[in-house]
Amino acid sequence: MPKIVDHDQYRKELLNQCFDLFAEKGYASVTMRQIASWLDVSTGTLYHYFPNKEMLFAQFVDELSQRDILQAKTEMTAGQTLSDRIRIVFDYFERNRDYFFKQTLICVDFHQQMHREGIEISDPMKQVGERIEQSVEELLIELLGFDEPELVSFLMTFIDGLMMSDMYVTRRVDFQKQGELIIKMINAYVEKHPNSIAPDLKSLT
Amino acid sequence: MPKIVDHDQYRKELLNQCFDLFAEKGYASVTMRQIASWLDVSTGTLYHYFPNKEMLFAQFVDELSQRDILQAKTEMTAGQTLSDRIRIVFDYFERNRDYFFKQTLICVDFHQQMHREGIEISDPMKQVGERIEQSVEELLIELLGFDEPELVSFLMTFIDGLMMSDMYVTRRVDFQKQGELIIKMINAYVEKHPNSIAPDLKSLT
Amino acid sequence: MPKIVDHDQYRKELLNQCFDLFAEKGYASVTMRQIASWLDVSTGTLYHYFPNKEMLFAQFVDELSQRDILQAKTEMTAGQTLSDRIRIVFDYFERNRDYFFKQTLICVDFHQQMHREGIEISDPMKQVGERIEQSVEELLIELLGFDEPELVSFLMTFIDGLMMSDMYVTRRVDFQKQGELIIKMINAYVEKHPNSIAPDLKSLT
Amino acid sequence: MPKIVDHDQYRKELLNQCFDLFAEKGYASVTMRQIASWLDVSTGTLYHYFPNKEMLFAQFVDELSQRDILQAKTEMTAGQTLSDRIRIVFDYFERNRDYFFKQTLICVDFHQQMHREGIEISDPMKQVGERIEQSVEELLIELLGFDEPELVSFLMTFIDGLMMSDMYVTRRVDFQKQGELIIKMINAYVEKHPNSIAPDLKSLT
DNA sequence: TATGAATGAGAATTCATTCAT
DNA sequence: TATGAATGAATTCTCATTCAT
Repeated sequence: MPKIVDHDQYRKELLNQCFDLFAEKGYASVTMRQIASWLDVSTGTLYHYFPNKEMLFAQFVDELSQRDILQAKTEMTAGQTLSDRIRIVFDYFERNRDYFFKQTLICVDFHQQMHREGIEISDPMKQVGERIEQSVEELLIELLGFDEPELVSFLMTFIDGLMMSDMYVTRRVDFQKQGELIIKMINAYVEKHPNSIAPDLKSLT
Repeated sequence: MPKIVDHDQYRKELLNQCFDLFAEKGYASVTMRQIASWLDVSTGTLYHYFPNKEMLFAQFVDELSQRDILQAKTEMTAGQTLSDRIRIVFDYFERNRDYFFKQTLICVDFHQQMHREGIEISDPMKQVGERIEQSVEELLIELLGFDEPELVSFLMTFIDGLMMSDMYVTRRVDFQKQGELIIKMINAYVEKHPNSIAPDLKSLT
Repeated sequence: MPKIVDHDQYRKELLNQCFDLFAEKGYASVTMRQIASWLDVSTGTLYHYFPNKEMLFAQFVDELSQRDILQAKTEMTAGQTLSDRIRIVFDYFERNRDYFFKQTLICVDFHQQMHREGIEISDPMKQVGERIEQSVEELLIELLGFDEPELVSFLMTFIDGLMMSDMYVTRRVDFQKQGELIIKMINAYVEKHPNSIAPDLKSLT
Repeated sequence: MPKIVDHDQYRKELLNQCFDLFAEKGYASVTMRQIASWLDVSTGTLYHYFPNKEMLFAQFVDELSQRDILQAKTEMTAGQTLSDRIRIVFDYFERNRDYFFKQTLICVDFHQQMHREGIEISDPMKQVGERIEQSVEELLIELLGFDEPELVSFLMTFIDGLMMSDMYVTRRVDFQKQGELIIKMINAYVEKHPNSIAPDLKSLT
């Protein structure tokens, strides 16, 4: 085992490897021993890098969200028209469909963990949660290039729905088709209601 | 404590009371003792009605889904126009927003439980999962009164997204407004693309 | 289920049916529920006839030993010569080989139960144990027709060994052959040491 | 508590200390807590060394049998004449009378554990059982110095009977006297039936 | 820094026993 | 007399965490 000089660097590497494990089993069902064995280290080492299981998970989610935002920013570049922009967003989620489904499971887990009764949510955890929410929204707005709250909310909600869709085994949502449908719907909507639309949005269509 | 006459009836009563507990803590984090104490019975009694924790949860989800379908069928009656019908659906979810959010958390938990590696999913559990998927879709089609797959998929996905929306603390999705927006979007879309629409849908607009 | 009028009669019938169950699982490993279900009665009924598990077992062993002695007395009749007599005894154990093996397992269990530390052996249980020991010895002496302690002890010990022999899967002791061997050995011994033999034994050879 | 260096070594040490506990209470009646406290370790430590109670017991019996064979081989040395050899064997069992009685109780327990219905006997357990049987027989043949099956079977069965004898409280078998009796019997038998005896046996008398 | 042995509180589950019907 | 629902202490086993090396 190569000695990692940079403590913090190694900590993050460990966290990054936890993704599939947490996604598949869920926080509460994974034991520290399983994590350690998955990472090919001893439990002692785990406790050397993380004070306890809860903080490990919190740091994991934190790290995860930071990476995600960064990744999304670099991979998605704004398109010219509204259609392009929506298409880019849907493409991105389609390409990383598996990843985002797992990420959703993790988020739900994190949410439950944070809200389980009788336990005071530690400030760091709360902040993690809020930071994620904020930055995802900001990113979407930036990508779409307009700030029409209703419409942004609509798209975000729909994307949340998409990320959940792989929970259903018998159904299979086609991200591409859904994207095209939504593009058509929004275009038709914008055409029909030109006055209820913000200027920045109108300029895109 | 009165002696219970109908074993199966009492079993279901117990299951029905578990909803909030499972929603708030999650399957893995709830202990059998907590469940027992929440239900005001002894752990022994719990094991008198359920062979183990896993089956208790499976039966709980099963019972839950059956009740949900039934409830939805009785509460939602089809409206005249498409707008009415969509409005009815969104109203229903808005009214039971809290309930459905919790239900979503439970479903995610169930999904993870069913897919945790190394464990063969018992047939009963699989069936429960599939039954839920099927009936929700059927119900929606029935309510909307048309079977345009893309559009049904769109609405289901969006509703899934809505049910997730309460996970975000800082945002607050307004179901009503989103419903009205979607109605307008669909109407605009149907008007603009009359030829790509199934007859049963067209007759509704 | 026919109502058994005679409480005590029914109690004994229940006990008699327990033989295989106790032999196979052992006292400590059998649960009251298993006993009840084996007997096709409810646990409640079990507790109607026996104050607790321990007493059920004690009564079972008691009943067992009484039946055994009775059975042995009726089935074995003294032969003419010593050879005949030994042959009769070995025949009897051979015929009921399976039964006596199980009975031995039960006796060992009973012994351990009685001697487990920290528990005062109840007088009834002690008496049961002693009664068995006494009567088996008396029976053997009666059957053999002589009271040469060393030789009786030798035969009893050997029979104990025979009863244990089915514990070994790979070996297979042939009771008949062993009987004939012992007959020859005793005869040779008696011939060679005529003076060290009690008169009643000598008269049999 | 010092950190244990040799995992396997310590495991065996733990097993060796279990003898009296298992002998006195029996497998099913001993709890893991009792074992742990008897060994002065925590239950957690117990489960660190053994996967479960059943395997602990299987490993215990395995270890026990290995030690026994080894011990017997070093303590018993073959004598000159047949009488000597038999005497040595009886002496050995007399000296360790207590030990072998307990060992017998354990073997019965093990047998019952292995044959309790509905449970597939794990291969390791089966092997343990067979190994014991084999090696005891081999040892005896080696010690006696002849391989006359009937006679070996006779002696083994008798020894089994001796080991059971301490189960009887009121009786008291004298190993020495029984040994002398058997020596005389065998000698008389060999003298009288010189032709039915294997050469290797004859050469010993 | 890394290990894994050790801990003991707590989890799931079992079981003798009681008791209302 | 017979039932089986109900109990809760006890059992097997797990797991986050600590700590000597």
